[in-house]
Amino acid sequence: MVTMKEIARLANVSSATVSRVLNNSGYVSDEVRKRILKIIEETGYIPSEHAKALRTKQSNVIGVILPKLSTETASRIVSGIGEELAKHGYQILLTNTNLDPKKEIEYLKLLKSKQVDGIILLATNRGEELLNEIKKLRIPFVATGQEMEGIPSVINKNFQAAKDITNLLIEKGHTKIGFIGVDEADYEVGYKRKAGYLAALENSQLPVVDEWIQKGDFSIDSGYKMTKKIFETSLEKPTAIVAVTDRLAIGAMEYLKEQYIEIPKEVALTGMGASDLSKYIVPKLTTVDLLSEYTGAEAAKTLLQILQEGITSEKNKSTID
Amino acid sequence: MVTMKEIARLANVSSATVSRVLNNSGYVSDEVRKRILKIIEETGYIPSEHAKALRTKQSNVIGVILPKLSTETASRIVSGIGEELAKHGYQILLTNTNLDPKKEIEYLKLLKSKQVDGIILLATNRGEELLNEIKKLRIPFVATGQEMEGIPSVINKNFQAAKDITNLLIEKGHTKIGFIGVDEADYEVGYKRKAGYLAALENSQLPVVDEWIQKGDFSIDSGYKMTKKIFETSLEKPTAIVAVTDRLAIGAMEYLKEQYIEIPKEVALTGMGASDLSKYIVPKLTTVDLLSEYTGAEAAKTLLQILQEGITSEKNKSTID
DNA sequence: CTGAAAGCGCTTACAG
DNA sequence: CTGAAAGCGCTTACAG
Repeated sequence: MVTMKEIARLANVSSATVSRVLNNSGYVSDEVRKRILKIIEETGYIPSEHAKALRTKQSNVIGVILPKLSTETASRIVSGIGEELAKHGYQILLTNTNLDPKKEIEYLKLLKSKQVDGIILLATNRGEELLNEIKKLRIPFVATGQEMEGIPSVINKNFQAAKDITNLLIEKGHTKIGFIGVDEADYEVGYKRKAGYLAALENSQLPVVDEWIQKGDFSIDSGYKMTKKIFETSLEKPTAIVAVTDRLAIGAMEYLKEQYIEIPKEVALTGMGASDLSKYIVPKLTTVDLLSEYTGAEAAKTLLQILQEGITSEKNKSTID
Repeated sequence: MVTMKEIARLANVSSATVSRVLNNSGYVSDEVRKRILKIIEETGYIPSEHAKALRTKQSNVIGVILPKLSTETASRIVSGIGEELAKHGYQILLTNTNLDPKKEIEYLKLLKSKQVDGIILLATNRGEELLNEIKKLRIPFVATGQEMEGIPSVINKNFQAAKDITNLLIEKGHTKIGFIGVDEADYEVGYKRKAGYLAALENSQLPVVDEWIQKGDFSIDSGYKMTKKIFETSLEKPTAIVAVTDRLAIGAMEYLKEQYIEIPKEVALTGMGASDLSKYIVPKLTTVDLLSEYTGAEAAKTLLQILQEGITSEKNKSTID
């Protein structure tokens, strides 16, 4: 591999000078600059980022930890992160836990060892251990998906979105509204969205019926099963169902169709996430756009700002010293 | 930041010894090993990958270049790549061109400078310039999405899949079959799938009617428009449409529904890709599973093998020397 | 079993 | 305007 030293030799200068033209730092005479540039061009020399990072402590890489890539929400968030970061010359080092919480911590350490400049975690839980590890790491950090104590987090308005969509059903005259949620360990999706649903019911003094409230995982299939459970076990049936994700809602839709229950005439149905699926399915699914790309971009912006401040305060510090 | 030197000092050994316990290489007495491990634990020391990579020329990072993340195919391929690589201790450095071909070359260089151990390109074209750059790079390389000359490529059976699905329509008695493709610069999706469609027609001695053959981009909207074009401009209408992607087919479906043309009774419709969309849309879309995760995993495996062979041949070389 | 030393490929004060 | 030299944090022959 051709190195800076080699370029220097060919150009009859020191590597310091080569470094200067590469980074546009310090003075280099035009003649020398041109000579060096020409040789770089000819040799196809590409500087080593590892050597650079080792010296400068900056890698221009941001680590991203996510629970699963093959969901629309995740890929849209990552897409939003990537686009924003690319604008500022950063790349993504991607790690995927495939929903294994142990891997979150493992990847945290891995990313640290790769000396990423910062980490964005697409969190699904807010475990104590995870929190401690993050704090121990001392790396610029942003969480998204979950609000994490003492850690910059960018999250959706989950409470409000769930409340809004439930209110929408109430405005349409529904008084018997069921709910399909997920585990409340997922604070944002499990707890906050349920809280939004409950708040809407309470505001309108509607009854909360336990049999109408079920908990699935994130799969379409569990949407189906939970809906089945609601309709098979409850004496009085709800006339509307709030599902906390589009996938759950689509599962619910499957069940209702199978039972020849007309949507939305007999039972209305809402999802959350504004997935492509929701737009092209028939009947169209009522849903809230959670703006995942936007969330991703916001997370990236937040991190970039932290990075920026870090540099500034470093500078200040060294000035004060 | 705590460094190896610091650990060595605290443990009263040299950094060589610390390195040995970290890498399980060479002999270290049990007592010393334990002492060092304890100090590493206490200090939360994490070795610097940059320094390591600088010495060993190995980063355990694979660069991935893709045209767009927010399509189901892309995210499934990346997911497949990631899973396979993670098994072998590699991570993904992700770059997204957002369909800008200039960025493909830019990112190629970027990834080289980051000293990734290999690159997987999700190609959308087979441009001369791109090919040259790849060859100049001298990095283990695998292309997917397109068959690239002289470069290891893993691709779907696009010709066969398109032929099969067209034959399916023919078997059902259709003789007037339209086609919605994409630009043939995309050799695999644009050219090969069209070739498969044409081959099926030819085998059954069915007519190729130019007005029934349209070219869109990858958007749902263009599926709509091209279908509209086919039905508005042709005198005789086709009774079936082969679309080269599910999204195009869904666009076609939109148009047909709008015109109250019954699917599949009046006009049959097929897509390709077996997207989630295709399963939950009504009527269900006939489609071929192109097994994107599998393709991604295959690409990763191919690259890992090249890496493996590289190491082996290096070894052989040094043995021969 | 362990250490001293060289070197990976850069950057950056310092000196001139 | 340019170079010599130190140093970033590791690994690895070599010597003992």
